[in-house]
Amino acid sequence: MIREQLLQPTAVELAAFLTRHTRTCDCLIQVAGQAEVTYQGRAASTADAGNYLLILKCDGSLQIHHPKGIKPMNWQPKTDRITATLEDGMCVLTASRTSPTETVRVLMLDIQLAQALEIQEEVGFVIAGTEAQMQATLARHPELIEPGLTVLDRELMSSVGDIDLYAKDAQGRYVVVELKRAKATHDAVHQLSRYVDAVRAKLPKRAKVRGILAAPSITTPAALTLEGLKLEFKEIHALPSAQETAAQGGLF
Amino acid sequence: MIREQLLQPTAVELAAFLTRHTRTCDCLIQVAGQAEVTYQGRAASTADAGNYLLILKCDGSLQIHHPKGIKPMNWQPKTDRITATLEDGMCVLTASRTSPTETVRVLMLDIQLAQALEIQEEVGFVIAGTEAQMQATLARHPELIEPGLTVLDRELMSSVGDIDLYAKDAQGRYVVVELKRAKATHDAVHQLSRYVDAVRAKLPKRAKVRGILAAPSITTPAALTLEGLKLEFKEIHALPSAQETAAQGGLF
DNA sequence: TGTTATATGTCGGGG
DNA sequence: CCCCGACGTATAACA
Repeated sequence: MIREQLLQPTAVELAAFLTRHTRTCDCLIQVAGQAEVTYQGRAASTADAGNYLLILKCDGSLQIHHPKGIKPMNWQPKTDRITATLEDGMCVLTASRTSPTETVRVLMLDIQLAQALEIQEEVGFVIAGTEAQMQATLARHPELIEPGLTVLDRELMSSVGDIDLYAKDAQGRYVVVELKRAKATHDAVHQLSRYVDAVRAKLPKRAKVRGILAAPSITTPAALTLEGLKLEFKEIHALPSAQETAAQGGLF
Repeated sequence: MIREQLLQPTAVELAAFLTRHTRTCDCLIQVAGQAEVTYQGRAASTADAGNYLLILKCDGSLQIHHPKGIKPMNWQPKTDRITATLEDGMCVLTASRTSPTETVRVLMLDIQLAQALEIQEEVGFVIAGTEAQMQATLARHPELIEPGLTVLDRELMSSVGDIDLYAKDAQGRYVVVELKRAKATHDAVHQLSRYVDAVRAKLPKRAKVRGILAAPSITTPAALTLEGLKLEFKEIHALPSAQETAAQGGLF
């Protein structure tokens, strides 16, 4: 699994290593050591010389990690062109892409480690509790939102965006449902509000349109705004707990 | 910089290595090899046995990378508790946190490499082109938005959210400015719209209130909605290009 | 701690 | 390619 490992490579060795592997592009490459990083594109940044960990994946994505946090200090998603060159006797890695136009430049000052790992195969990964699954479940079992509800459409395109669920209630009123897999905020309320407005505008004037925000919970300010707009909230969880599943007769 | 490195460690060696380093917590730890990963928390996921790269940072954050993309396949930001244990003769890494309650569990099947790197010091990092900087620049030079504009407030709190810039134009009309560092979408238009409404509601009825969306560009549908709402768009870039800076007399 | 807003967000889907 | 919205978004600021 370790294809190649260099300890304290010289600039020339490192450049050769990087060029070789970025060409074949069949390994995950890592470089650790002192470097200086600049970025120019959607924004512009510079990082002082320090110890960083670089990761260069097969798909051409680059990330440079500092000691804290999930997010890399600098990065570049799926780069068009990655080149390793020698400048003034030092190895420089440049990762550029167009659309948007941006470049990350890494000046390798004192590299301790460079390695190529065989991490290629994509492997099965499944996730439960996404909004898409919530939507599928509710489309099959709209009674979880409210008895008597009939789903007319999913992902209905309106002029202002896609409506998660479009339905009719027991009394024939149209219902716009906005789903959130996590706690609903102000944002979700306004999203729902503008969908409801769009639907009302399209329907005959006397048609009644309800708006329901379905989420596991809602922030207090958002709940107040929701109330003010005469919209409704319905508690729905993305991941049913064991007891909920039992109570619902195993609908999920 | 390489504090310690193990090649093809046994489960016992690996568990000891992880326990030792997670306790001292002064290194960035990497583990590469075949593993199985499950997550349970805000959602639930499982990843089949495959080759992955684990990174465990000093701050207790964990990320597990697959061969593609910037984002890790699984992760855990700033974990409360990380433990390495032996289960049925295999090393298992568990990273849990509360708030939200979630756990990542890594079953180490066939580990090729474990290493501890000294990447500790935080180092200088500066970035240009953030929205905050945009706001500061425009607050000092409101004429970049429009001649005769006077800024009354920054980050003004309204009932529906914070208004980026609140100003008065040459004719004494109030102006609500919404900033976006990147292309403005529908969302920004509606945000601006509801800010303008909130301001209008607070002012005497005959007071004129304008709304300006300041961004480097805007999507076509958003521009149409904006026009329909009688709101305005002003092209403002987060990162002034060299020529723009010259044209503006070096205001930035 | 809860809520809000930003991000070089990233990523995937649909027209 | 543009547009849109979800994401286990992460992360910092602020009440």
